Amino acid sequence: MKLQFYNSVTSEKEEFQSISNNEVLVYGCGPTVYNSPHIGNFRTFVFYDLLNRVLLQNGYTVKNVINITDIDDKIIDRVNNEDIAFNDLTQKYERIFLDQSDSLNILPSTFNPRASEHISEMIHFIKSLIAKGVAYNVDGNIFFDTKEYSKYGKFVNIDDDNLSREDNELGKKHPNDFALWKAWKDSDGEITWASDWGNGRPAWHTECAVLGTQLLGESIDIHCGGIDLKFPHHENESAQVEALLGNQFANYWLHAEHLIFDSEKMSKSLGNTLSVSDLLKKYSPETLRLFLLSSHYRSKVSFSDKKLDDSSKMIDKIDRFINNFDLDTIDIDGVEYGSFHLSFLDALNDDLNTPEALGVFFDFINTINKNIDNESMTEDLKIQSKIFINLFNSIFSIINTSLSNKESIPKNIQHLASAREEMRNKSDWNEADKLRQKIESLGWLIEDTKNGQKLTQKK
RNA sequence: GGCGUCGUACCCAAGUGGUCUAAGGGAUCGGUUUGCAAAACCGCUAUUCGUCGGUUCGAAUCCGACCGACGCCUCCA
Repeated sequence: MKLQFYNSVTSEKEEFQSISNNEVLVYGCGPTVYNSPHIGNFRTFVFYDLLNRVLLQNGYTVKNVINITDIDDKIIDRVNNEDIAFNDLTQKYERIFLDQSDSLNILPSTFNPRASEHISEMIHFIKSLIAKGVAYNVDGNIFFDTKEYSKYGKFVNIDDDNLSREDNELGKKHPNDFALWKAWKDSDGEITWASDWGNGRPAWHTECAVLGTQLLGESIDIHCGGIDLKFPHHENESAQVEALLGNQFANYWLHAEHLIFDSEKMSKSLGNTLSVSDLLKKYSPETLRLFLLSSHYRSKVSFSDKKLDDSSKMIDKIDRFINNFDLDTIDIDGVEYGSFHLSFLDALNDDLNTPEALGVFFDFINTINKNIDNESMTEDLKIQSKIFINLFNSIFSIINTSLSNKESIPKNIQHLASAREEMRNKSDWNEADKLRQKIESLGWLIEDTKNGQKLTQKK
């Protein structure tokens, strides 16, 4: 199956056509660095990673941006009301974001630009919009004039009369007009930059518009973000770029649905968030990642501990399956994909259908386990298994390869195990069972297989 | 008020006109195997896809109404 994505602009699945033959340009809206990201934020970031990996799997190279929003009301609030410097605050949370991305096996982006380091480009961009006649100045605030841009409303049916906006502070001409530049006010303190219109700072929608066009170009392949950014953020972002440049900014707009907690979306403003760092105390990064990938990115997902436990069990099952093989000794050079592999890839190419792909992988595991069970494993099936394990992991990236470290069983456990083996040989089941209990109480599980005892560490 | 999404087994979750008497995971119960376990394997657990109508030779899938949940229109992944 050819690669296709659900495009939020058309609300339909569309076959993916890249602008250039091999390189795909992708922009994803990144975190606002004023506190720790929560698991809902990372649902979107893991979705970016999934997209990235599927593009790579399809033979593309990817140039991608995940920006760091370090100019924002909440950041300004914290800096002016707490004893912390701007750079210390933003770089602390930027670091946490990058570290957690890394621990969830998210591949690094090509660029992670900070908004604050591209102010002059933003000023230049706004000046161009004013010159073009689609932006206007009201007391040092610059607004985009939505009535001057006929295509405004690509993501929603806009009807000014039905807007429930209570305010039109600051003197905007039309309710939908939005800020490109915000004039300095007392509460901004020292966080301000000089511009042709006086001191102030760029507004959010302009930050992303400029970072995207500067680092990737005037026309990009894919733009993604959380569903809440669809309107107004992405509407406003693309309106600016398209009004100025006259071309389509992004060909595909992909939006990830929300993580739900207690029947509401998980969000910082609702205060119902679960931080990734807290969850990592209880669950492995692989478990979190699999949880996030085990439902489709466009469906709402309720958070629950039960689901994380289920994910953890899935990983155990996959690990046990992989333990059947000595992967290093299987040579897969020049071998082609079989039908299972192709079904797996088809599922992913069909708008990143990870649940279906996961189902194919488990189907495969089941098939191979049957062969192992009735002793009809062949070299060919081993090869297919290794290929699938590699393929699966290149997308899901949840297999902990350091697991099969057979040397790391502690000496005392090994002694207890061999003592148990002795008792079993003597058919002293009572004594053997006591030793098994002892081993378990020390954190190790013991299984009797055809090839003798097998020890695994409890999780 | 306007715009939109969703409702599949005990739980989670794919499928969106015929291969669906509905994938996969978890859970339960029964079986094979095992000294006993564990793992693995086999079998059972939705003739049914929120409800009611309609279109069609044929619908979980399309259309309509209704019920329920949620999102956006304001910062938000």
